[in-house]
Amino acid sequence: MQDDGPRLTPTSYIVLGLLAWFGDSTPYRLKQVAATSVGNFWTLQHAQLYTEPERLAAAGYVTVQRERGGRRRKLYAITNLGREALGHWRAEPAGEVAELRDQAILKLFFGADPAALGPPQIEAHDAKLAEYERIRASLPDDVPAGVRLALEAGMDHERQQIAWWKQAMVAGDGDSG
Amino acid sequence: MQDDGPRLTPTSYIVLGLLAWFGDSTPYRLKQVAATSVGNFWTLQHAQLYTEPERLAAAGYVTVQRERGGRRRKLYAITNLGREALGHWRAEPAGEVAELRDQAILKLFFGADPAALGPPQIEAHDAKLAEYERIRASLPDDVPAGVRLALEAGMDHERQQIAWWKQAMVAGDGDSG
DNA sequence: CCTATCATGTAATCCGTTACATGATTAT
DNA sequence: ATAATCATGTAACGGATTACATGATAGG
Repeated sequence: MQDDGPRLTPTSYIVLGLLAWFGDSTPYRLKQVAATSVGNFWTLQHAQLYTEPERLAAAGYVTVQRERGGRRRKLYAITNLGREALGHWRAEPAGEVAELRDQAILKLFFGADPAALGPPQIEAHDAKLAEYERIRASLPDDVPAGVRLALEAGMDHERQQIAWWKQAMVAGDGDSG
Repeated sequence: MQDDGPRLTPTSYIVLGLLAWFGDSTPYRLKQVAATSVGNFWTLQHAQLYTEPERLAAAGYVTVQRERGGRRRKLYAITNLGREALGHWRAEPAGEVAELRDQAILKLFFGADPAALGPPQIEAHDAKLAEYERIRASLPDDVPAGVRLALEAGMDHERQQIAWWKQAMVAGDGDSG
């Protein structure tokens, strides 16, 4: 029954989840696997992948082991406590729904011109969608179902954004109807 | 050409935007107008509406004036510099597209069961959509176009989320075809 | 009058970002 | 060998969240 320490954030669960999934890892490896997986819809600063495991270690959710020779780099491993925490988080319903927090919408809200804002938005969402499509095409068959689902959620979202911006651009000028 | 001071964040522009729109305000008033407008898709902590104007004042984007009598509360007003900054921000295209950063998707990604996660998500998104619909019904005719657009962006997003989760729930168990 | 809630603000903490710094590997 | 890049980490800073605190107003 040790000190809870600071609370677990989404960042914490990403680290725990990656450690559970890919096994013991150094921060650099975490960075690599994050970049090609969860990083597609939830990016982390590389420094976080060094500091967050340290926080988790202090609270007993992971263990550290430092190499003796050479680079003396740190290898992190998830503990039973960590697995438990991950399991609980995964099983609980997500609290509130995520907010949009889209700066482009914020700009619109405060009077930006949709005809000016739209094209770069559409282009960016298109690019993101294309990237998702590439990833999906290269996904091995045995990839966990949730990974594929998350990817498809992203694709669906991008498609919706593209459609919405296209519609918003034309709705702004004519207003016929 | 004075000191730039700290950089302007979305929070800064929300404060500037509200001051430009609703005129000189106390933090509490900002809190109120934020809650019923931009707060629907970008919430702020109430403390931010006390500290952020202070930061902006230090950099010359707003001015403060303290009441002489009674509560001695602070009244903030946007300056020309502030209006200029707001105008530039509004005119520039938004940088990167906003990330999903949806904890529910994160849970899916790490193996949560969509059949368990789905219903509360759908319920929450339904509630949010209903709220948006109520707001839109009560919107005065002369409301700025961007406000209505932002609201509709939110509604469209909620509808997409609802549809996606419904589909994700059934796709998980049968997998027929 | 007392209590609850509204209004107003400051302080402490924590996390995320940015910047700095340096030890290994690889390429030329 | 030297330069460039990869790998690894720490430190400083700033902004957001949380907690604290108190003065006004309204309701009982």
